[in-house]
Amino acid sequence: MAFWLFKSEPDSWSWDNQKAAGSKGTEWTGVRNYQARNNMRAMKIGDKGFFYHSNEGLDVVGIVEVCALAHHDSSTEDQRWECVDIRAVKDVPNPVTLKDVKANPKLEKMALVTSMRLSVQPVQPDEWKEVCRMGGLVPAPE
DNA sequence: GCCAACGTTGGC
DNA sequence: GCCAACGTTGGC
Repeated sequence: MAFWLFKSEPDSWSWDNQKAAGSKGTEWTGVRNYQARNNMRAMKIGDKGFFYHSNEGLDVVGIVEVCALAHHDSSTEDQRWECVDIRAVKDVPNPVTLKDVKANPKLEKMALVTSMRLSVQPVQPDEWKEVCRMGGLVPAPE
């Protein structure tokens, strides 16, 4: 079981959109970055992730689960790009802001801080627990 | 809206 | 294979 973080601009795809997509989930299309793609290739069914709002909100607002392994991204003809499917699992009761993350010494190595522009990131188990704790999710979902 | 960071492209 | 130009991301 691994943990991840998915960034999305709420203007184009928000947490509400993700929840509305239901338990079938949706393709996480549009990633055009090799590192992010490779992270998706490494995902397994049942892996959990944070849903993060970038540009607006700047906070972790939800928990998602990988429900399909990496496959070709249907939003492009380019065979290089792949994506997984994810579905909403639950809300984070108290959204954890980027500011909160930056202010927490335990999270200073988090990719959200160190690799600001990476849109699909790995999350370490201890970071997962800490962000869940801050968000009011105790115990942390696994 | 600005701009820094950084990934990608393309000429050489 | 280098590196300048360019485009995009994303915090502020």
